[in-house]
Amino acid sequence: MKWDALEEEPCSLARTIGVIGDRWSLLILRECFLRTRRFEGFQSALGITRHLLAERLKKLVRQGVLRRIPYQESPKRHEYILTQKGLDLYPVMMALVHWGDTHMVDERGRPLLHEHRKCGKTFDPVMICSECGEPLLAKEVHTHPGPGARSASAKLPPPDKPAKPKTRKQAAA
Amino acid sequence: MKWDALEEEPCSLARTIGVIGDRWSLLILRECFLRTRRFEGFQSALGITRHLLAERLKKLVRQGVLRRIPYQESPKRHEYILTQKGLDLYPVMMALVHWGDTHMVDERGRPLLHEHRKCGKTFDPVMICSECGEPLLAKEVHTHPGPGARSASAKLPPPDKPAKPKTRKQAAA
DNA sequence: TCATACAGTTCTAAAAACGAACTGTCAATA
DNA sequence: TATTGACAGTTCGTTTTTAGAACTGTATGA
Repeated sequence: MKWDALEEEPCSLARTIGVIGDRWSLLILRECFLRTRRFEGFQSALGITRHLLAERLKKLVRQGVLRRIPYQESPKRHEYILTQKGLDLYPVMMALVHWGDTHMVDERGRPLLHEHRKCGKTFDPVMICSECGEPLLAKEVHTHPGPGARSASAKLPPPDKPAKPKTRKQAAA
Repeated sequence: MKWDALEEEPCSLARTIGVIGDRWSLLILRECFLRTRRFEGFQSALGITRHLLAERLKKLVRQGVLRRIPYQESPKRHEYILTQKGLDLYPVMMALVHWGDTHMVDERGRPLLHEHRKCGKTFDPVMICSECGEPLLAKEVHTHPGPGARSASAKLPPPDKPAKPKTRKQAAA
């Protein structure tokens, strides 16, 4: 698996990782969702080196996650805003935040709370099935190769049956 | 922002990235959800170097995402299985896969389809509000500092209001 | 004229990842 | 008995990325 060819993998997870799966991209995107739009804003919020920041922004623009829009002539200045493709990463961000809220909080509790304007309540994100509306559990999901499948690999089914202990007599324990 | 102190950031997203935000961890976890449990299995499925694989597995065990369980004595052999903390990453995986399915497919379509056993249908994951059940949109979510907040940073609100063009007269365009 | 804001680029050093070979235990095979 | 292979790593030299700091260039306001 090569990093410059991750997008050609017949796996949507690998392809997504090819776009946002490096050390900085998700943090840059966090800042985007926080309404940061300019180079200096990202740099000072994250402490990323200017060199890397320039590289990552270029990559995210190239991938269509951000759009680079001029906001001033002479000197030419641009700002980076989320495209729809970028906005569609919101569930990814929320899933990551929710996992951190669940498993990585210290004794003081969550760094922040989310309020849903529609209902006015503090909520957690829940992932459901688009067809029946039930919450998704790994064990209840089964996968089949789709039209874009390339081989027997590239699936993400749930973990259920234990690995068979091989033909070794010591396989007890 | 330093990589060895990401877990101390007052941001659940940063903390989560500190655990799974490197080049390989999510791919290793994909294999875990695919029921791969052993060193050689990960190695051959991913093409990761053995050195890095050993490192990453150790880290994931240390973080409580995987558990290392002996399956054979002499020579001692272990397998790596998802803990509940690891299983809880399922929504993260599904969110990433769904984004890839939406934005990174080629003309042949999705590499794989997901079937929900409960309802028997091919589905997409949808993220909803735990309180009112409505699908979550970035624009409808507002954040407040929680008890674990450390400063004015560390939030993940929706992008809505445009950046103000600063006090520069050329700010047209 | 000088300091400052902004958005980068360039350079070197340090850290991480890659690739290939090597270690050690045991089982099955010749 | 010697040999081979499975398995789960470790070691080591090379290449790639990242970090850190300084530098470039336009333009503004003092």
